[in-house]
Amino acid sequence: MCVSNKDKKMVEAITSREDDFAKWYTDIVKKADLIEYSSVQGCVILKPAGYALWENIQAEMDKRFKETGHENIYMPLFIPESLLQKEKDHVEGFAPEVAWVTHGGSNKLEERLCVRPTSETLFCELYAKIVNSYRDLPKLYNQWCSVVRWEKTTRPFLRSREFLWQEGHTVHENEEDARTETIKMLNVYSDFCKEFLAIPVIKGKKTEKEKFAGAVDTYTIEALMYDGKALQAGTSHYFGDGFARAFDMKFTDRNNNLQYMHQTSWGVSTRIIGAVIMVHSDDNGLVLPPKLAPTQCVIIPVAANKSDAVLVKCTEVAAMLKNIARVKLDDSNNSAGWKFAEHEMRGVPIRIEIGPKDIEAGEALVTIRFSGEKRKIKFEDLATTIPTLLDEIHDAMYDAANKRMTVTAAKTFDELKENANNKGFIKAMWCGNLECEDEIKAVGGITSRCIPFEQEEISNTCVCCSKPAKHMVYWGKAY
RNA sequence: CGAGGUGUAGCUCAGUUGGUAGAGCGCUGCGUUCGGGACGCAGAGGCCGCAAGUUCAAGUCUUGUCACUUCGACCA
Repeated sequence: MCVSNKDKKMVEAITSREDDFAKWYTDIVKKADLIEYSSVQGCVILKPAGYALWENIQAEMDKRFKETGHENIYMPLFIPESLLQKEKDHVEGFAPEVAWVTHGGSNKLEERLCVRPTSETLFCELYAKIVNSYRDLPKLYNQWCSVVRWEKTTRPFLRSREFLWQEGHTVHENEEDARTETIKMLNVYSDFCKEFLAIPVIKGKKTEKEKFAGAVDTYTIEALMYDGKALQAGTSHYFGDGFARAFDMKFTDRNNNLQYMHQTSWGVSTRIIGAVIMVHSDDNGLVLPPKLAPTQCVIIPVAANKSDAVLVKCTEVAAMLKNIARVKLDDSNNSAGWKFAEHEMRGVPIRIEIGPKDIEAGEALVTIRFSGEKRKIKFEDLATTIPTLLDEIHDAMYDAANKRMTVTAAKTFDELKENANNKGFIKAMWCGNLECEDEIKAVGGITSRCIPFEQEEISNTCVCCSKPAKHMVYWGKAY
């Protein structure tokens, strides 16, 4: 077919989500103006639209951390090699992806410095120094920072060599307190996903194979992306006293005995922005959950050239909504149609159109990004309707994501294989042996996502080896 | 780190048998437009990834190198 320039769309549409999910994802990331690639592989520039998402996530999570008694601190970027070496599992886990500083200016360093891939070791060193007595415990510290992991293949938000995150590190008097903290923070994460990002998650424990290097237990929240693949959205670890023994973190307990501290760590990264995109967005671009959206309502003047009243009314409405929602008036010189498409691409939850006809009728045309639904709302009702509408959108987005989160039960290995390429989680019984986990990965291409807190007994034998089952596990393809 | 692919304007790309650089979008200016990605006119913009080589002549051929990218293995 011959297409003349006149027939061509002015701006290329993004790749369809169904045609090529990976390309759709990068299209969204670029065209919603979230990032720019930099000249270093795997390091992206977070542009205002992208960084604003992180700022909102950070503000809300930080509030929740403070409410649960945590304090922020900041650790150095560099870790001496000798310090990193102290905990064996930890070094082995991170060694392949550590970036090293070997020179200061033109002088070679006596000891090379690692650019932090995570800060456990620094926190351990600190806690060993500052905690002497049970009276000093617990210490509930968190830091917001970036870390570096030299990944081989990279994707914006999902896997980059430098990424922003928060890492909480706490020390406690005993195992019970530390375990309570571990689960408490996992719940902070899952509540945050549900209440702020409108993302449903599965809470559970990682298997030995999948757990964090140096942890006794790793807990996770797993979210399901639109393409049916799982993404770990946050983790919380119970360390026991393993690091404490390696770093000599002792304190005097209530009975005047020296004890090792019990420790936790937990983290969420900018990766969660990738989850927001892959859970909610569509072929018209980004769809942002209202609480996260930097702009919640965009006001678009229509046919402003025909009547001066249009801009006047738009300004008036913007002023009226200013303290109710994050509102933006787009009075740029672009056509109305261009603006509609642009703000849809950027994921703004609510669009308010105001033109001469609307002014005459005394109402604005309100369009919901998530559903495409249009409503006429009287100007005087906007202030009361918009907040309710934002809440409605949040709930509808959560419900829609929740409906997509399918879980298929597999009783036999054949059932597991048949479902391996389908969307969603597969739940199946497992004996607890690594061999079976490896076998399932090798044959089905799926990995264990977690051992959910909410257990069911699908059958009493392992789906792989038919020996007695220990747990019900959620399996799936993962990012 | 293994296998493919691609490097030309800000972006997406075209560039024939080697002959000295093009289009659309975007950008700047002026004017007309504006209820689903408007249009006219005028303009600015290039170390053809980088380095060697072949040739009278290289965006084009050869070799090397670097970067990006897709799929695997590894990972928040």
